[in-house]
Amino acid sequence: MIEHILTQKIKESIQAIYSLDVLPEQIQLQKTRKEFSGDFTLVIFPFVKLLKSSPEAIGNTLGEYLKQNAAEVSGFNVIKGFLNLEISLDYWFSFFTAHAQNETFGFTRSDEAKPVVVEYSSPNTNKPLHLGHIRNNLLGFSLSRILSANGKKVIRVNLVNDRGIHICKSMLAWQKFGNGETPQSSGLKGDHLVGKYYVLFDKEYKMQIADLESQGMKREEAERQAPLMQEAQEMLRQWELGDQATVDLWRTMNGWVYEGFAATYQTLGIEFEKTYYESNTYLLGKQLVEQGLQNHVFYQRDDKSVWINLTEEGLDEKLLLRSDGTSVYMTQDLGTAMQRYQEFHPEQLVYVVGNEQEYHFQVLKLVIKHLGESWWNSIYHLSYGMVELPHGKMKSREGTVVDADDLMEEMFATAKDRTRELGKIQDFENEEAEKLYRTIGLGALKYFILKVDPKKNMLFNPEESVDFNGNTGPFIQYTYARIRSVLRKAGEQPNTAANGTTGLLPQEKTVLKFLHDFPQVVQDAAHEHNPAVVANYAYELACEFNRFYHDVVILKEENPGKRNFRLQLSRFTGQTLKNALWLMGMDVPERM
RNA sequence: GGCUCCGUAGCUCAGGGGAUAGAGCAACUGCCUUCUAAGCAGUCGGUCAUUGGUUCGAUUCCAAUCGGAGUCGCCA
Repeated sequence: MIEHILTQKIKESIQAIYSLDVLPEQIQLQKTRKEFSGDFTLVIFPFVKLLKSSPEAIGNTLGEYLKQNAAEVSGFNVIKGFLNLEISLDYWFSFFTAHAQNETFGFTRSDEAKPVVVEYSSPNTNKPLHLGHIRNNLLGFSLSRILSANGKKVIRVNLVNDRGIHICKSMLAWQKFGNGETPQSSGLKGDHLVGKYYVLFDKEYKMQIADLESQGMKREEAERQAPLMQEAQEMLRQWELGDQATVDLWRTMNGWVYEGFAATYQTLGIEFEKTYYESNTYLLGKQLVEQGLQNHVFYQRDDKSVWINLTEEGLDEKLLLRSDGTSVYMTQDLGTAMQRYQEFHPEQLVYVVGNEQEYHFQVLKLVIKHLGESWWNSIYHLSYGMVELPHGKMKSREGTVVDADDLMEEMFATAKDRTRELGKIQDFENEEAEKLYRTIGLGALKYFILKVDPKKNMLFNPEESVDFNGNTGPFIQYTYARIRSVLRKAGEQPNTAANGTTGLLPQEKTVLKFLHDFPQVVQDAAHEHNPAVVANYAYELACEFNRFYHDVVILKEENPGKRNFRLQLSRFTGQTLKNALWLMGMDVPERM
């Protein structure tokens, strides 16, 4: 990595010229801004006091010394307090030769013993997936790929929330109003069918509440007393008792939902190594709570509920077990975390979960810490913001959600319309064309969501967000398709990077420098757990390539060495774009 | 009220101690008989919420204030 080499050489130079030892952190090296000439820039200001000289003098002295003594530095200029260093063509060419043919450029492999577990998606089985889940799924999937590109062994897991009162609501509504409707009889996707009854439950329930209120009952009381709620709670009790009919109904309806989810995941291109079901795990954790009680890490109140006191850590007292002895969310998560730790002994346990649960994960980590587990800090909550609609939040009960399946279909339809308008693929077979619409439609959706910093809330405008020009997925895919087109027209290329060129055009050099950055970008994305880092990089690389493509001839270049170099540079860029998009779970088309 | 996150162009978002703060969209103007115009080039658009502080240097770090979101003992 040239930055490290330069930092080291600058350090040595200052030592040699001024007999001063500087820390690597004091050496502020950055990419030279576009409007100046040079490749990397050293900020001189921090040394002015130390070296008791003017910024210009230091810059010139240091620059001259580096030019003489560092093989990588071929030139320099000083502007105000900035020393702009020019890196030798030899360095750029050797980088090019070393990596231009590498199909896994930017990715590192290692045989690390400890895996990383990434939990994401984690849906409820009472309604279909929506836009919020899409952000979760895309982040989790992309992060998994980013981590694996950094040599981690990643285990992607899903924890399905398949039990509880909300599941019983759909079941009850189906039982009462469903007339035996099935996905087959209705033609509805299983998750949508179940979701329909969840909404129906809520509608009927609200009517019952209104009735009771009109009879003079208080709101809260009415919510508890409404017959539907009473029945749902009874159903939950029956489920926990293992009542055959209830469990059978639960199995049937969940089965419908799983079929629906499987279809959605497949369309979205999402996968897991392992799926856990809360119905199997919800009792885990009680034992841990018991253990904590015995060790006096937790305490019990008079009503038998179990608590932990986290006031010393600046948090509150937190409930770990209800007074009736049943487990809460925290109890269960404690259990599943322990289970996962024992199963995989991971170096990190990543949870891709919305930011409304930040407090929950803070507490979870501390509880595990208090239990004396050394791995408490390997829990990492990738917290992401909500997806908002122009008119506010999504509410599944109020029907203001953007359904995942519908959204993807719309993306495919838009991709189809746009592609047809442009009329470039009239020779495509039907199947080929459909595949392209999916690639582009999903590309647009995935890029749109992943380019935003996960921690920020984002706005999704169904009318405007579906763009295919500018800073979008299809723009990057288009750049790739252009590259493939040139390479096809060039025919089979000799696989030598030897190029015989003696210089680099500015456009060529800019592209090459961007390519050089990619491995660092992959590392940064993993370090920050942030796919947006990759998205922004891919966009910039595509921009730079398009400028090169526009300004510089490739196929018609007469000098065979230059022509070959440009072809190789294009191929290299294409491969890097493909790799970057892969990290985001996006495909690339050969033509579009 | 306590805690956490956010506030950058009309809109959606990058940047994150260093040089004149960047993209896309929207509006307007050029460029296809030449490698894909889903492109390229340009015009227009900014008190980086406000006020203090730290620093040679702050949009960036710290504090306060104002706005927005989330969350805070028996929902998951």
